[in-house]
Amino acid sequence: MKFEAVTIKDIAKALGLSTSTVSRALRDSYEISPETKKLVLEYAEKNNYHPNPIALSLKERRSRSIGVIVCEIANSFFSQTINGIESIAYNSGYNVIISQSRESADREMLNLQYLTSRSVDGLIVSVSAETKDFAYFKELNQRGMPIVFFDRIVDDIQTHKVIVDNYKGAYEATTHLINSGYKRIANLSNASVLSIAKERLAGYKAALSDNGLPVDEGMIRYCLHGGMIVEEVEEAIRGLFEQAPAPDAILTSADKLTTNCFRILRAKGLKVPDDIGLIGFSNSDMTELLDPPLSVIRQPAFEMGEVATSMLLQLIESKRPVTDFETRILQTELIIRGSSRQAGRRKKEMV
Amino acid sequence: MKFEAVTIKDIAKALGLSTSTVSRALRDSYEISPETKKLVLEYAEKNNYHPNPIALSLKERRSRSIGVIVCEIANSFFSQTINGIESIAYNSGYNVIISQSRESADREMLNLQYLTSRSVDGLIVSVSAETKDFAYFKELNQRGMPIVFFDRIVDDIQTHKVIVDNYKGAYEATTHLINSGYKRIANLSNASVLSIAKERLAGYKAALSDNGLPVDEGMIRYCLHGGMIVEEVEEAIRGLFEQAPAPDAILTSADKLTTNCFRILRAKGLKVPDDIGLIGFSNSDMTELLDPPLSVIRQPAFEMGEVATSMLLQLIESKRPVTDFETRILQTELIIRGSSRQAGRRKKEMV
DNA sequence: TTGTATGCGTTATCAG
DNA sequence: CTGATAACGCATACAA
Repeated sequence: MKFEAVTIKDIAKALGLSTSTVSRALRDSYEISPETKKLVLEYAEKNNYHPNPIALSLKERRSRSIGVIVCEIANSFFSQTINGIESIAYNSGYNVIISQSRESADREMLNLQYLTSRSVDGLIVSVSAETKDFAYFKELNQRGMPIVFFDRIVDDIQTHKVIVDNYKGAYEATTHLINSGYKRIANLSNASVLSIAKERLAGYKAALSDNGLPVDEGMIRYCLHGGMIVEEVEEAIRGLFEQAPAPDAILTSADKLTTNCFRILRAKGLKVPDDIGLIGFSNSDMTELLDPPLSVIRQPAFEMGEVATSMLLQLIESKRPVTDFETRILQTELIIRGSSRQAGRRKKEMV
Repeated sequence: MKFEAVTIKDIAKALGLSTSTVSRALRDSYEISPETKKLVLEYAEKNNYHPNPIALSLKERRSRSIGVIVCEIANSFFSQTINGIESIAYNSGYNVIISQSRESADREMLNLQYLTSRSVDGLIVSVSAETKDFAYFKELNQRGMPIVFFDRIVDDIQTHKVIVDNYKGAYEATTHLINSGYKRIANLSNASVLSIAKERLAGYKAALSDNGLPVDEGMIRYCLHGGMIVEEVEEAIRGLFEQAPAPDAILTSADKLTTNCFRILRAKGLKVPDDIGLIGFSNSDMTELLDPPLSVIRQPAFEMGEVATSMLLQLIESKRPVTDFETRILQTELIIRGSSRQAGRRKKEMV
């Protein structure tokens, strides 16, 4: 016994009409008599008929659904973005198909092929850290598949993009650490190929230079999995502390990097911010409850999802090819928590 | 310019063959000559042909994809479950379509209709707190759609289910609070219609009774949105503290309930566990880092996802109708953090 | 106002 | 070994 839905054909047979008449009646076509319409509509209602979207997709070559590819949904930033995406899509009658790459290029490709062949009308993508070959994205884009990149964008693909001002976010956070009296600030960075990692790193370096502090490559560590694997963060931090002199503060450039770095510092018995400074990118709603409360750089994730979706729908629904692509840059928010007093004290101690 | 994929027809035309020959060559049929096969396969490879799953679904009435409905993916428990679901589905060549109900019955119904009409081969569902009418689920199930419920199950629908021993989880946690010296333990519960809420509430009450403590309905508050909305938790806690005597400990029966309760108690200046006891269901990976570290009841979310998916695939792939349905019950884990010493001290003080 | 025929991409069933 | 045809569910151009 397999699930069978009622089709137009069923209605037609039951009512002694042709499928086209039924089809038109259901679409409330002007060329159908009121009586027939009523008959069909009532029967359809009673047997709760729903048009088969698969058949519709096959016919219309569109599915009113959009595909989303992120590396990991169990990540505050991405799940908040997805909420933003869904809120817009839902209101526009689009369905959202979510898939995770888990930072694997293979898996990303598989999801990509699934989604495209599945006739999604467009894609919203934050690329995986492992992806080196963007040829398939490019081809897709050139062949007319609407794509919007967000967060981790691909520079040389011409399409709409949504990012935050990563440079500024990292710059401000680093500056705050410097103003709090820290002199040797390390950077835990994401995979160096990622656009966001580059931008954040640049902001970090600029802040050091602008404040007369040296940029020491030994103070910079890259975590290929963005901190998702605790061991890689441990390894990076160990490397940092093997340097002489050791860092007195750390800027973490990814969500999981921030929380896992915090976890490890705490396990080492280091108190933030008295023993060591720490600020990182994080969208977790629990950083304020940590022991001690953590200062973070927060991204407007929900809004990014909304903006990306609006852009995508615009691409999907525009008749003529779009040529003037836009990169929307939103602002991060630097949230300082409970560390100013201690940082002040620290500053005095150091004088 | 619209995205166009290469089809069997394209290949046939280009190679001067018929579509059926190409189709068979691609499926490596024995009745096609090696030369033709080679020709077709190479051409397909070069132009990176991929069969159109939409057309396949239409024909085969199956899609090799499964639908998942949860209330919220930005919830540790559910995102961990989804990871478990994907890990099994991925290995079996199934795709996963995730959708959120946001605790809205309307939205759940919409997603449900979308997924079923979209020819998902089966469903994995944790029902929304708002849903009162399960007729559509029942109908779907009776008409042969494989469904596995997990976490928030529907009792009177005959199908496979995956849950944890909620009764025992709540019982053990409550008992631990009692043994730590708390005498007036409140319960922040989820919407009372939910299976999990009922079971956890029963475990809580039983633990009180078994230890000679009275069950006071005034100490029980229901949050219809499971704590997702901070205000409802604030309201509930305010209500609790208006009682006389006020509670000296709280058992929270949902993920967001736990973290938001913690947040509010902290804002009120109440220290856990010295001023007030707190244990709750939570799968967040950050509870150990909270200020102070929080004791929690943890569910094997990933494993639940794996089990649910295995069960579903079994249903999907079994030829004959299944009649002996199974309810798999996994065990929760009570994680006690840093409170034993203080609880001990507290106990002594109270003597 | 209603019915017939066609095609979307694929495969199964016949024919050749 | 290969080709033509029908069917999956739907919408629509064309006939009547």
